[in-house]
Amino acid sequence: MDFKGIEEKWQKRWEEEKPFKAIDFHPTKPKYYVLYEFPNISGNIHLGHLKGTIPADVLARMKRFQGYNVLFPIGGDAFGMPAENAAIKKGINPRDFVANGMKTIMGQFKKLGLSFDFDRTVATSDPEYYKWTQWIFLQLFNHGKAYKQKGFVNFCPNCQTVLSNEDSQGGKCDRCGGAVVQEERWVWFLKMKEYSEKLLENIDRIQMAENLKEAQRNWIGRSEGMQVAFDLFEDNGTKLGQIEIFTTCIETIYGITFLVLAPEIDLVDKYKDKIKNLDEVMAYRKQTALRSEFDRMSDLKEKTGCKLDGLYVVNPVNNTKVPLYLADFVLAGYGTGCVMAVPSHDQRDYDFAKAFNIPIIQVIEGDISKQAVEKKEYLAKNSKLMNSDEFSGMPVLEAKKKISEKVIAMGVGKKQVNYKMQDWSFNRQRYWGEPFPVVFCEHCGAVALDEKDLPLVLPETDDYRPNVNGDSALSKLTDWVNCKCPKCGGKARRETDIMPNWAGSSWYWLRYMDPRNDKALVDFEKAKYWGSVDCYTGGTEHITRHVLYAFFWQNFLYEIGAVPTRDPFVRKMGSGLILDDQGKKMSKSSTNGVSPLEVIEKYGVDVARMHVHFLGGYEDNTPWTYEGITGITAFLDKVWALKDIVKGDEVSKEHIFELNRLIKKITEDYQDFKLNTAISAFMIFVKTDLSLSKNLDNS
RNA sequence: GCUGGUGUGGCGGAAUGGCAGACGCACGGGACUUAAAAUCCCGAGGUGGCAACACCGUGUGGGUUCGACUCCCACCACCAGCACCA
Repeated sequence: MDFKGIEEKWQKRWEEEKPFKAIDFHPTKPKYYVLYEFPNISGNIHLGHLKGTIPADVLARMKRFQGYNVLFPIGGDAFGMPAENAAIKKGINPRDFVANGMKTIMGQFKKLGLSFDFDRTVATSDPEYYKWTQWIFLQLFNHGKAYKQKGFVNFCPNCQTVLSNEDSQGGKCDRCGGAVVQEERWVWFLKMKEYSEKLLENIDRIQMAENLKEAQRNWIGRSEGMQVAFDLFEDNGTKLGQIEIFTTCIETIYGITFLVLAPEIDLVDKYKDKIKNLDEVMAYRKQTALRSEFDRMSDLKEKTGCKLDGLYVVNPVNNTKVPLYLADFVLAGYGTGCVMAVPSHDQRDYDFAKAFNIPIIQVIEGDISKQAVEKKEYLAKNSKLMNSDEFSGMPVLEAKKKISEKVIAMGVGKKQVNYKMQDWSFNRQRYWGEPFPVVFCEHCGAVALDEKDLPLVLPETDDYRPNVNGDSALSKLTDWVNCKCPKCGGKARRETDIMPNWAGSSWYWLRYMDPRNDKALVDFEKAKYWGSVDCYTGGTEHITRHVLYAFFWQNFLYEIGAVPTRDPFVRKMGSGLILDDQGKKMSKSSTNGVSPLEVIEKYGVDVARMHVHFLGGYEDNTPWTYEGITGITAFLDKVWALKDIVKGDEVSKEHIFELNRLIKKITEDYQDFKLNTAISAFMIFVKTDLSLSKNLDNS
């Protein structure tokens, strides 16, 4: 079979006739929106794209046959490290790098026979696109959802940039894999935490694999408990104020023997003159700030800390004096940054109490001689309380409720929900990204640019390296940095950091609905017509972060009336990986790294497309192998041969029956992304069809 | 440690309460060929048997059911995500 001739013929026709063009406001056909996660513009396509794009393409093609007006767009995630690294290492202008990269990748996607509507292509680094990324930031700023604050943040010394929690999971830089340290810097934050409940609702509504949903819920980390205020005293008995703690185990409140505060807590600064061992305290603070998150994690069992001499609090339920400690196992960013320590029923507190010789009071039955009896155990057994005044002898489930009521009635506690997720740290000290549309004026402070001044174009330079002090390359361009305040006309400086790579990808599905609009990020009526993405496909690598950011921005845009829907996606499919012969993710550095282009060259694109998906299900990781590819080739040869065997007037009832059986099967399988069983159904059909045709010949 | 998932021939994998192993690869036998490749036909989970057939068989152990890869309980292994979150 002359697959090259066939591919050329059809790809040329698709180029000329544009049969995959999506029509805005189609008068008769219902809409269907299929989205493939746009590729990062770096080099060539890889097998992951072959695995990821094909089922989306198959679905888009089927929906067109079923009479839908299908939007199946593509673009490029073009800001970020690959272009910037090429600029720094090879002196290539990032604009040229991206322009070439877009051309290459789109050309290769065409070779894959993908039925994208290439007329709607966008790249996040085009000013016509990032004008609207900046516009969204402007809205966030003007609605009080963006703020700049000095704080301890994740910093990668290697990449010279601040990282969000999402980008530094496990204490490692998501970009370079190096250790991340805590550094105090000015950081832009987006108020994502505020959206926790809404994001949880988005997660409930979307159709997505359970493990992915669970990963997102864990990331948000909702936790119900109580916030309790403790009166704070100096050693001589003078009341100084209050300290609030957050706990999910109010039932253990009679077992408190100390309080632990995060080392960064501002209380230390406030009562400096009351703390007797200030030198020791400050030294401990310094020590923990220097330790990277990775170090903190590597010695989980080793508890370090430092007593705050000169201060104490009083337990409101039994009026006992409770000492205060600083320890780095308490995180400043979660809850109130202070915890009540009950060593008898929390293993961390237990370890800390042993290390610092603090007494342990047991308040729930069980054996605490070797380790704490934790909540999982005592709740399961509904053990009885002890040493807890009027609650002693009460089963813990009941006591939890009664003690909550008491604390609330005393006016020292309230119910509280906390989230692990923090606000999104939103600036990077790099060059190749969206400039912030904000200036800092000597009189007016942070001032947003006017909408009409967008886009704020990223200035040209040939020096892409960060500044020596860790500021971005933009900070070196003084002509650009120094400007006038749009409010008062006085002297002002531009923000020299850029937005993270995630910015451009947090709203791009909206732009495809109306990619050339220069009046709005998307026309409201068009957004209404295309609605939510019906099926969104792509890798699982960054899925937790990407989808949560997407939910956040779409919620915000919905609330300010910019888009008509709260949910960006109806359904999200996460593609599995193609593994190499070691069972590891296949990458360019793998010894046997295979390019889809060489498979296409040798076997033809249809064989390549089918083979990858005959290997296994869409969401499964599948090891790559050339073994079995001959079966697909042989099958397609048989299909090709059918054109000379089966003629129109030779179709029997049996043929029709088999055909309908096939259509039913593949319609279901395509919806479910089960291309392996769909291909198998085709094979069975062709085999049956051939033998039916032979019977016709014989009769 | 926590959460979610997975576990089926030599291999990739089908089957979600009803004949386990569809489909494909690799393998064995045959046809065509001087020969090979390609193609076509046949075979094939394991054990025993010339054979009909019998027994065993979906990570391990138990249970529910007329019937379990499938549902329930416990355990083991692997994969992924999170991880001192109070």
